[in-house]
Amino acid sequence: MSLLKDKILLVATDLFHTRGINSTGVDTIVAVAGTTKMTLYKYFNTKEQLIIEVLQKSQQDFQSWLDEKLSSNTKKPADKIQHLFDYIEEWVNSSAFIGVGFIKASAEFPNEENAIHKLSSLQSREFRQFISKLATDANIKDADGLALQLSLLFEGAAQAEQMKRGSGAIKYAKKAAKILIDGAIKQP
Amino acid sequence: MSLLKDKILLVATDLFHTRGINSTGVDTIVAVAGTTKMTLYKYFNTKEQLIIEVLQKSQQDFQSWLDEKLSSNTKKPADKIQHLFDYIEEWVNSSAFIGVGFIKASAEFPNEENAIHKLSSLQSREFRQFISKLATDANIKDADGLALQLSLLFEGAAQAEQMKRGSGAIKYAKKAAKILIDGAIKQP
DNA sequence: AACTTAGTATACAGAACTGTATACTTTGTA
DNA sequence: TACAAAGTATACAGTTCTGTATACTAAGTT
Repeated sequence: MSLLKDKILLVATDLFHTRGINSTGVDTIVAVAGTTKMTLYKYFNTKEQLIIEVLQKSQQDFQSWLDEKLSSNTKKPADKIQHLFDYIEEWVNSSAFIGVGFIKASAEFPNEENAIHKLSSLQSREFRQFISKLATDANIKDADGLALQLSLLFEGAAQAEQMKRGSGAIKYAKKAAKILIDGAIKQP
Repeated sequence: MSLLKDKILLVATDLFHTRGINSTGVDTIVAVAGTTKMTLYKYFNTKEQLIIEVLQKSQQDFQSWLDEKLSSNTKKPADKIQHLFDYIEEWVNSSAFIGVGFIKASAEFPNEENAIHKLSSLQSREFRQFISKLATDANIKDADGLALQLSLLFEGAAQAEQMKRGSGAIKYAKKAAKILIDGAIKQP
């Protein structure tokens, strides 16, 4: 993979989050990335394709980071869900945090037939399934139900923290998650 | 207030939600509303002003509907927070539900200096304060904390339901809300 | 030395978008 | 009947946006 392609992806990710996707033109992206439109369109057929790759890379990076944290710091599978929001908090509070791509993308592309909307929807579903697996490993009965609840807290907190940094949203989301997880574990 | 102004506001609200704000041109709005740009710009100085009035009206309508439900169906102030998510569920499941304006607007206008972003941020804060008052009336100690948690569930569920209707998000948000409220009430 | 690959520079076609200017029509009112 | 208010019809100025065409440069490879 070319250095310039990576640079374009990096710059586009940042601009999409700070200015919005539809409000960011390819001219701005290439200017900030220090290249030209010809090069951008060599790597990405359309702006839509660029948006899709930005979303995929963002989610992959987050998921990889989270997997690594969970597998290296928490050995027992049943304990992993207990620490999920610790790592989410760490991620949200890090200076690198700029928001959750699929949340914003689904707001900017609400049409369900749109390829970007479909991808956002898929990523949201996949993340929920990931949490559900953690819940299943912890012997939680209604794993899907708890996963849905935790994903609501996650998405809500990410949105709130990005709307106003230091709002304390993630701290209270973590507390709520603990209550919900403890409650789900005590079920027969 | 003119009938046409109302019609424009109604059409714009719908189009903004179904196609996105930035993706909806004023030409489309006037075409669907059955009028002309001259009339639109007679009532709204700029497109930004139209967006702002759409957001204000949407939030006002929701808040009025909710106030009415709470005051007519639940007499004791201490019980109101118990039924909050019943009405939110009713609202989300109604055919009129098309999403929460300030969530989408803050995603499309992420710049904190932007007037639309500022309004979205204010509306989110005001709704949280409204929940906090219900929590205070119910003699809950950390009313602000609970209000923040419930608002995360609300915003997460509204987002999820609008991403995919019938996802069950609101049903599980309601269950989670009940657990959090009951837990908060039992605090000394 | 000839060739390929990656990238630059620049201009531009074509569409879409916001906002305005101008002239006309309809309708209620003094 | 004269006038004012509300709205229509239409054209267009000016900008911005995506995507492409053309010609050039630089560097490594065979």
